[in-house]
Amino acid sequence: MATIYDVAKAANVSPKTVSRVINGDAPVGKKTRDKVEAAIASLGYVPSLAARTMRSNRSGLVGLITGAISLAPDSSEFGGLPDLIIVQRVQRVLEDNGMSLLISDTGGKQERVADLMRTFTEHRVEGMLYVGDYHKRVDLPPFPDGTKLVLANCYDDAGTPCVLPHDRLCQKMLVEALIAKGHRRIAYLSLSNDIDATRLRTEGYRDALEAAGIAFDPGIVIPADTRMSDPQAEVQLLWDAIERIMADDHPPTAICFGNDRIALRAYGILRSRGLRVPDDISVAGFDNHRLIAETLYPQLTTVELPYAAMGVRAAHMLLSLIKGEEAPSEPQLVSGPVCWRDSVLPRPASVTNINDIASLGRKSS
Amino acid sequence: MATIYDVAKAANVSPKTVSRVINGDAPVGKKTRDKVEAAIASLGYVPSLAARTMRSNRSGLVGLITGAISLAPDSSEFGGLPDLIIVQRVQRVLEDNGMSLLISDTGGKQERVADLMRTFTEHRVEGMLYVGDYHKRVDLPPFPDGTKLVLANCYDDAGTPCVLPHDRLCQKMLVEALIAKGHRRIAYLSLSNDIDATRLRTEGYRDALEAAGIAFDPGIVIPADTRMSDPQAEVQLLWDAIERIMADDHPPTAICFGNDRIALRAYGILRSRGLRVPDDISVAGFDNHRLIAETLYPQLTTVELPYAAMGVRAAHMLLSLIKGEEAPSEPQLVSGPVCWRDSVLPRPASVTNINDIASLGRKSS
DNA sequence: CGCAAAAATGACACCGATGTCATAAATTGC
DNA sequence: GCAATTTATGACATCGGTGTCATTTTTGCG
Repeated sequence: MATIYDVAKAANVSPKTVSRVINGDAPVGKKTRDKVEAAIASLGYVPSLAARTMRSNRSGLVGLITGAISLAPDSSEFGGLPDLIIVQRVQRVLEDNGMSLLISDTGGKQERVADLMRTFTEHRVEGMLYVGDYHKRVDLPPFPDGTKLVLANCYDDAGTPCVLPHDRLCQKMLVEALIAKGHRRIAYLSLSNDIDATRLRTEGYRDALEAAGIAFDPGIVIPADTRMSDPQAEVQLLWDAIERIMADDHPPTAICFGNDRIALRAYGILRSRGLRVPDDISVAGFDNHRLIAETLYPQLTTVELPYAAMGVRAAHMLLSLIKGEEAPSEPQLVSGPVCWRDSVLPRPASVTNINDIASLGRKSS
Repeated sequence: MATIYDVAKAANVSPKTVSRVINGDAPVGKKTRDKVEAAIASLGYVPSLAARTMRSNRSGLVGLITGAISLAPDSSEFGGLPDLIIVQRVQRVLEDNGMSLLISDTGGKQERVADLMRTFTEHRVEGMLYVGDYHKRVDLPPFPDGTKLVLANCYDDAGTPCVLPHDRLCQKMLVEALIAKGHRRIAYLSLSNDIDATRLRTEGYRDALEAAGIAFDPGIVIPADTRMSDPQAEVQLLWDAIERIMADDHPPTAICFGNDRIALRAYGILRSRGLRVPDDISVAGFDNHRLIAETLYPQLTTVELPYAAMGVRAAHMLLSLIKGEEAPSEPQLVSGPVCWRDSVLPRPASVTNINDIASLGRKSS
């Protein structure tokens, strides 16, 4: 690979002059510049960032750690994909700012994080990002002061700067939208109770009810997802939950599901029970996982979990840190829009539960 | 950041001795080694790969370019996600071999590839990978001889080493599996006709029919996907295709869909037509996109598009190239297993089309 | 025309590792 | 007990750029 000395020799100038042509730090005479540029082109010279890094102490690198493809190392996995959207966005923003992105994966083994961070340090990255596969608390290994680190989709106890989805607000907006369409009896089949998102989203659900003066009924708020990977058990759990809320004295006219995947599963279950979506029951998801939401028939109304926006925000935060600016000490909450599609039907205010609909249906037929 | 000189001073030895302790090139006296290690630990010294790179001309970096999130730059996108599985696998393999991965995204703009490759060259990557977002031909910008490059999920006319999914074999295995369960009238609602995968998979479909002595009937082989992003139009197209094959004189007992996403959409459509899956009609997908296949109710029988395996294979090929070994001149075809789930029902040999089933149903009731 | 200021260029050291070679210290053999 | 090895350590140059400062050339202007 040609070096700056080769170019200098070919153009009959000093290496420093070549450097000046490349970086434009100081004026270079036109004839000289032409000679140098010709030499660069003919040798196919590309400067070495390693050498530049040594002098300038700026590597132009940022390291990113994900925990993505975690539990099933030997198969194509779906669990961690959303966080890859964050990765993509981070990459895009960094590239626009002239930085390159190194990525590493823990493969689900938290204890590897320290090694990965060390490798990044060897590469003298100017900053690091840690991306959680879902909204959660993480325990990072100790790292030296002055390490520029931003967490995305996760947070820690040490107050490391982080970007989080605004689960509470997202869920609130979604439920508000349902209420605005006339729904007043809205069930919530949530994710597992032991994750942060469930608590936050349930708060959002209650916020929306409260704002509309609707009483909260814990009887129609049920976790319908475990974090086990057994699809059979998941189906059973969801089936039972649906059974329970539909057997209620006042069955809901709409159901919010913990995420689009559960909503997808519910479509099949509801249909097997003879309930049409959205004619008999309205359905909403969470995530705006477009692969599901746009492909389902009918298309799924949901709220966007703002992975892309989080990626952008996290990248910008890190760039600020690198520039030496102060990081916000509070988690940065990012929310996404409600995505209105076809799985929710407006209800007249008089309809308060599914039995009313059924009777309406009988009258009109 | 501490340097090897700082460590040397702290331990009262020469920098070269520190280097020996770190790399174990040459024997170092026990007492000296202890001193050095203590100094390293207390200073938190981490060697600089940039400096090492300069001497050794080995950066320990590999660059990877994807075209992933291509068409919809401002929203969370689903199109390109599968190729991220390839990226993950590549990363894992490289890391196991002591290399770090730089990633870049074209953002769908093919013309940016040249820039990205240049940036990689500046970082003195030891090799590069280009990952296609689906099986397709690509046009790469010219790059210098000796560039170590492997294509994954795509190929070019220049014969650059590449790893491709064995679409033909995968589809053949899937259809063979259906035939083995007694299906003899199998429709194929494929992807768009203008992509390579469709041609190859159709060949696989015909291979399987031929091996079983079943005549190929072009009347039940219909493209049911465009590459437009309008979900409405996609639904319409699929609806029409299903309409057509079910109106056939001999409606199929099973349908293969071009991918799991289309199968997902078809579940809804089939149900709206009063057809139960799998009781009335068997369904198979393609991709083993587990998010869909395992979540659908009933779970979807499909064949795995071996993204993970392709990632592993591509990474190993690149490592061989870097070691100076010769690359295979033929595309490396990788196939995945049939994933048997609940969407296909065995048929007795006497049942040749859906009308027979319906009559059986009447007799037994 | 002559001199100061500006522009253009080069010499040299340095960033932080490691390869080469030399030298000092410890060990072995007779 | 002394030469011959072997082991342990250090001095120095080098990788490919760039910062600093010096030097040469050009330009501007009275």
